[in-house]
Amino acid sequence: MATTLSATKLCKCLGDDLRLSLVCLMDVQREICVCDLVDALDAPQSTISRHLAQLRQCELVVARRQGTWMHYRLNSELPEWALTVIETLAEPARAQLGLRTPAPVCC
Amino acid sequence: MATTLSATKLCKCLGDDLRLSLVCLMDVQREICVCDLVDALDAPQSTISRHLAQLRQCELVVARRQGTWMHYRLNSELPEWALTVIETLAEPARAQLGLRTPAPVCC
DNA sequence: CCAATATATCCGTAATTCCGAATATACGAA
DNA sequence: TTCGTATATTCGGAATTACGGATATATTGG
Repeated sequence: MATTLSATKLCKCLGDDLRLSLVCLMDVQREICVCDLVDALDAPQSTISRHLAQLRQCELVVARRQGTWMHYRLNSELPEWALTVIETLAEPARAQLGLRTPAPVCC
Repeated sequence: MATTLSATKLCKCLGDDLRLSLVCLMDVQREICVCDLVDALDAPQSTISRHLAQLRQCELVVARRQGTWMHYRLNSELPEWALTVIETLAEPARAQLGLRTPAPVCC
């Protein structure tokens, strides 16, 4: 099921406001849990979770369970080029999406 | 109509095999005309043209008419980050899409 | 003006993607 | 086991996007 990451697939993942926001938030915070993501971007929990699943499936992102919480972070083992793209997009994306760096609220 | 380029929009443009191929081809050749694009990627002309229009609309690409031919090239006045993303993706994309550098056939 | 070539646009249809309420699952505490 | 919290998945419908044949437009040459 884990198909290897292609340039197209990476772009598809990042080509959605919500997913790009998720990725950006994980880029500042090294790790962030779903509840923080849910209230940083206001969107229903199921929507956030669905997009996280998609990011996981493309292996852009990895999850770590800690009790009831799930902590997400960027997959640091992505190919160089993918990390470069994410890093390059992070700043303009934050501006575009109006993301304030969220204080670590929960967990 | 020319809305400014956002990170999301860039990714949407590049998140399609055909459009990514077009961009890659323009990245090697500095300029390339539609007929070359049509026979490099085998897809119906209307499809190529439609995707080119989309790239133009996002200002990823600019066109120059020369008689009956249209020459396309990457818009070199894109924001730094956009050019960096394209540059970074070019190589893995060529591998993924199986693009052989095309000889300048026509025009 | 007419024909030929190159490219663009239209338009109906098919495919894909997105949404969010409802529901399911996983875990910790009591 | 049962409850409560955190997160994931399902599912049907809405919205967006892609396709490509047919057609329109633009340009050059005669």
